Amino acid sequence: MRESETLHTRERIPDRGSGSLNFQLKKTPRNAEPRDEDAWLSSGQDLLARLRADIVKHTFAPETKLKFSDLTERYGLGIGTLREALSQLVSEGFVTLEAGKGFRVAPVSRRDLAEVTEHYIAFEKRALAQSIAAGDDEWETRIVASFHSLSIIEDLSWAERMRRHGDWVDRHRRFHEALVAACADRWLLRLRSLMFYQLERYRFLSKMNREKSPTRKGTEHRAIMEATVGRDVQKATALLERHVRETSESILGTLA
Amino acid sequence: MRESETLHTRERIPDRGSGSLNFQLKKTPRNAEPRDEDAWLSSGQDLLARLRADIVKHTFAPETKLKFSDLTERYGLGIGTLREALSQLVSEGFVTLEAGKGFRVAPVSRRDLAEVTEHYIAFEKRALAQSIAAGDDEWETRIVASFHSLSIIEDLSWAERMRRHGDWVDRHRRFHEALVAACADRWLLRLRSLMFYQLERYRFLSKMNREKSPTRKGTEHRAIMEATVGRDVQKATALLERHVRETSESILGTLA
DNA sequence: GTTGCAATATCTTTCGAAACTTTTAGAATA
DNA sequence: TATTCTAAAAGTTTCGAAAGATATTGCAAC
Repeated sequence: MRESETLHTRERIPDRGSGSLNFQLKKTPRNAEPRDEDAWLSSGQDLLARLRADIVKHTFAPETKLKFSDLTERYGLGIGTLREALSQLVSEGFVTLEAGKGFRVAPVSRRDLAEVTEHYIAFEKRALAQSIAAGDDEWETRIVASFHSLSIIEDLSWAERMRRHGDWVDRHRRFHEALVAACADRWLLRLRSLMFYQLERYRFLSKMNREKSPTRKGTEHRAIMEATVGRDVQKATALLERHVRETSESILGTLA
Repeated sequence: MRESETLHTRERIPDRGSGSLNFQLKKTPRNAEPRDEDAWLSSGQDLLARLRADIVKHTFAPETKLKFSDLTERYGLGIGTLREALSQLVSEGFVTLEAGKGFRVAPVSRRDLAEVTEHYIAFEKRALAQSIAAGDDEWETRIVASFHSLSIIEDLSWAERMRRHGDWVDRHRRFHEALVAACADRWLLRLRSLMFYQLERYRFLSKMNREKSPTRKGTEHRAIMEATVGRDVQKATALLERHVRETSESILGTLA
């Protein structure tokens, strides 16, 4: 018998204080029903989400070199798995790859923000219009629910809001997703989603540089919500456009 | 000295008759100038292109299971490298991934084609308009050149054209790329490119099912080219839209 | 000093095998 | 025959190490 005992034992580091301790759950515990549409994937799949979140949140600043030695330590996963996730982020535009030089966080720029903003507005307006035309009761209900969930945070004091900013980001995304959820155009939703995540990165950038906070956002979201469930396409899309464009313009100021 | 000689020799299978025999070129031979913008990447990067081409060309039919045992044999590359490329194709929408079940070629459908077509038309029209507004002499020249290169094939007899269909595909893509090359919106070009490749897959589908060939395509390309270099935005975009939409509609027929 | 070259160190890329899952096949039971 | 359980087979996912590049350092020559 060989004495190379620990050759490939595949043991996970118990945790790293990263918050989500979902390691060994593969998918569904073999009995639970197929879980609608979610299809929880392998550990490599939630790595993708974690990496993207860390780039969006500026845990890794733009143009930062993403070294495997650092990443394997941070996420407790192997090189191959890391490469796989980074490759997808290249396709999504969050990461760049240069031959033999490795991966870097994609740069940010005023021009890039301007482009992303306009595309996002165009996509979301169309998706919202289609959604309003096709949405049923369930769609309406989900919008009201996600708005309420979001407003709970937006009604808090500034300090509290900052503390729960991670929650705000999630609920903000869910609210906007709920608005367009009844749109039947799968590619439109996909493209919208792509631009949404790109914008989210810029939103974080502004959150970091902005001490003051005008916070008309809560009111704006309510107005969009009301126009949408009121099936007023013109008003809803116009409000949405102004909402997004004004946000981006305020970010443009901080990018200078 | 150990006698485990062939433990990891990384030897490539000389070829496989796949046409492009670019194996050992890493990048630039260490002296040649940095080669503008191309940035020739690792073997994993042209694998991505090869895989995408094989899906577009229906070498792998829609919904085909992509088994690693087959793929490693076909491309002569390791599992990790394959996974990396497939991951990117998931982001591009060419491949689907299900937990523990592996990769499959993404399905096709009339609905998907309709969506892709409309998005592609919208992107290319805008990119073309911007391109016409900003294009310089070099841009014009490249359009004329790529059109001529394309027309050489389109003027051939049907049998000849079928034989050189691979060339046609490349030249057709280059022609359309040349048209929009002067557009400054990087994201617009990126999104356009995404949709172009998706459409290309459907174009192959029709080429396979269509024995007859109306072949008004050559004339249409010439008209688009002339309107574009003539800086007639209205005419060029209108012709382009009709060109793309009619093609897609004829494909819709074969999809039944 | 600084320029050029070689040696070293650091990092990236690729690979195949081990661990793990799903599917298939077969046997046992009703 | 149909159904359920078990075992083997087939396939996927993850990992670390070897091979290959790039960046850094050290040293000499000018």
